[in-house]
Amino acid sequence: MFDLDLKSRIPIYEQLVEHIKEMIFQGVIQADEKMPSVRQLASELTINPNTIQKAYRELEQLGYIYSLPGKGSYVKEVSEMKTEVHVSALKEDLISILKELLFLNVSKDEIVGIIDAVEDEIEEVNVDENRSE
Amino acid sequence: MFDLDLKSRIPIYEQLVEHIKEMIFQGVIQADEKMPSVRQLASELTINPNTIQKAYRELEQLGYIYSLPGKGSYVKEVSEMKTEVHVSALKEDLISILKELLFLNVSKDEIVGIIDAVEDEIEEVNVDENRSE
DNA sequence: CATCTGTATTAATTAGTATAATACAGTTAG
DNA sequence: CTAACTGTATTATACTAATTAATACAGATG
Repeated sequence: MFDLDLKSRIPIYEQLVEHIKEMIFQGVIQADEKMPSVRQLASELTINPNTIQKAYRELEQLGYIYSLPGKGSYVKEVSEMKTEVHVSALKEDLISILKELLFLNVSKDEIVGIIDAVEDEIEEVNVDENRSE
Repeated sequence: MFDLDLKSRIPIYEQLVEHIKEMIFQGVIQADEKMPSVRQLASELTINPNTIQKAYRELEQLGYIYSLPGKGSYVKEVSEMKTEVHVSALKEDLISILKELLFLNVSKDEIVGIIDAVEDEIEEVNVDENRSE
């Protein structure tokens, strides 16, 4: 489920944060769903619980999950997420990637094609969700 | 010229790499133009020459510049850059950012608008270049 | 009550970053 | 030719961040 690179220059807890964010965006984990416990995920991935906790703490600070001591950690509703900060930071990242792609002669049409593909992928997931309900 | 954050979690040499890449993409530094020498830039930024050298070495490995021992470091021609690897890596980054933006309910239209804006910005730089020739 | 949950703390290890001080060889202008 | 510039390499040191390890405490739950 998780493919972590222990030798990467990117810290494990950051890889976890990115991976879990992806799962939320993809709908793999849904709002108010209970996430694996710190110790459980730690033993699954044979990683120290402190590292998992650090990732969860960051996800909570970022506003993607919330934790109830004694109970567990849960995914937040999109409507409850503070999106403004994320969105503006993401736009900055987007712009610098676009600059580089256009500099390397990737056409606008091709980029728009990628947007369409990603949009379609998300659509499909939503359709699957509706089917299973 | 360079606005470095010495306290950032991102290493100085990585900030330098990103900054110089940006300057190349923007046309601020052009193909075959001589870059500031390792020692000169180090004293300008009051940073250790080794750190500058590390940034230059990475830029060279990435294929953005080339160095001639005894002469200096120069920006490569776009046509000489190995673009394939960069482009596919950039597309991966682009996709994960798009997933997040769409998840946070940013519309496709708005994203396309950003592409247009970046494209226009690059156009303007090119016009300026033609004027000054 | 036993066992799960999140959370916190302290210590030790390791790896990466940055500085410092040199050194060597190629280039070039005076 | 020489002085002053270039890139490049090496070694040692200091510092910081990441990770593991070993505990501990308090809330939730069957």
